This record gives sequence, structure tokens and C-alpha cells, in this order.
Amino acid sequence: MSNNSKESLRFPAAFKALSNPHRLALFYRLMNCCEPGTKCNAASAARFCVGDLGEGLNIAPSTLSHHLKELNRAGLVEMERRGKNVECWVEPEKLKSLSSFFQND
Amino acid sequence: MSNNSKESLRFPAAFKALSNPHRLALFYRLMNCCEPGTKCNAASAARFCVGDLGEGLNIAPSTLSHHLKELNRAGLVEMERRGKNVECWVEPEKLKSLSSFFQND
DNA sequence: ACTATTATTCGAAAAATGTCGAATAATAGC
DNA sequence: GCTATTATTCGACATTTTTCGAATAATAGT
Repeated sequence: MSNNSKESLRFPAAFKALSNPHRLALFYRLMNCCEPGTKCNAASAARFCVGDLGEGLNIAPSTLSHHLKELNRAGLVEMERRGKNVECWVEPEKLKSLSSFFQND
Repeated sequence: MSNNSKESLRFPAAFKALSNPHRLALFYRLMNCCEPGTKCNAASAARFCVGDLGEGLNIAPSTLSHHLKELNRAGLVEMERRGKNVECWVEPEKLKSLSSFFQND
């Protein structure tokens, strides 16, 4: 009932997912949800639909889909169908986990 | 005179370098320099020589060397010859950079 | 100079990854 | 039910990566 198919974050898989420039760009877009310079309201995680996320990346829809699936499987990105679109977002707690991975002090 | 060939950290390259399980293990060892459970003195970055770093990883010396070179080129790991050995370490500032990459708040 | 130790470079082979187009699925609106 | 929109799955192919062993380099000690 509770766990709605959200993948949990595991570091090796996460870094592997971020190792591709396209996937890193996609993740970065979701991380920095608002326009460059501005800051998101921490409360509302920004959502992009798949098509919009790939905007400007010059990759085929099938490739885009593949990359988002990888990000999702790595536990970095959540996805949920909403009508014709599939919405994607990053849970803030995932960012915290990643951030603290590198803080050994 | 000043810049002693230390590669600067760039995120896409860094995540790519960390995408391999062996390289992640090597980096993790250097990050968490002391024995599991204990904490390093922040002042003294721990150093491993190449051979010791690869201990237990079951990879050929040539493979180990290759991976460390990649970590170095990505700006994650510093390397310096000291006698017969080559010492490796992680600059604490690199960890800070990586950590803050994920903190967009 | 010779030997032992430690690490790197250099191919080469096997495995994994990134990419696409075509076909398929899921949904919404008519 | 048909059509349009949005996204995914499924091969297939090209590229990249991982890995190794053999040869080479760098250093220290005898």
C-alpha cells in the first residue's frame, strides 16, 4: 500500500546513471527546476513531462525514454503518468543523500 | 610554479569516473581514509600507494593503474610519486564541491 | 651494473552502452 | 471507433569501456 514503486537510491547505480552527459543534463534540469538564477520553492518539487525534459537535447524520443528509465531505476528520478504525459521529478531527500555521500566530516 | 598539474574538478567527468564500481570503490577508500567506524583528522588527507589501494579488488595491476588514471584525469584523485610508490589522495575541497553540487537550496 | 619492487603503457578481445527507427502502448478528444 | 498526442518497447548497429597479459619504465638497494 505504502511504497508506490519508488526506487530507493543506491550510490553505485546513481553515479552510473549520472555518468552519461544526457542523463546528467536531464537530472540537472530537474534538480534546478526553476529558471537559471531563480530558486524553487523547496516545498514544491518541480515537474517536467518527458517531452519537455528532452527539449533542446537533440535526442530521439526513444533515447530520451531510455535515459529517463535509467535515472528512475537508479532511484534518482520519480515518474508518474498524468493523462497523456508522464511527469518526472526529483525528491529533495535524494539530493540530500547524494550530498551527504561526499561529506565524511 | 604554483599549479602542480592538479586537474580541476568537472562534474560530468567526475560522475563518469565514479560510474565504475571499481573506481567508486577506490575513491571511497580514499574518501574514508581511516578504518570503518573511525574518522580521519580533517587536516591530514590520508594517502594510499597504488598497490595498497587495489588490495582486495581482484583486478590486474594494469587495470588498477588505468582506473586511477581516470580518477586523476577527472580531478577526483591526486597522485604523486614518492620513491618506488605513487601516493594517491583526495583533496577535501573536492568532496565539498561534489557535496554542494547536489545542494540547490 | 644487477635485481627486486612498484607502477605504467600498449595492444587486443570481450562486454556494456548509446543511439536510432519502426512498431506498439496509453490516453484524450472528437 | 478514429485520430492525434505523448511515451515506451524492441531489435540492430556503432561506439565506448573494461579488462587482461606482455613489455616497459622508475626507483631503491645491493
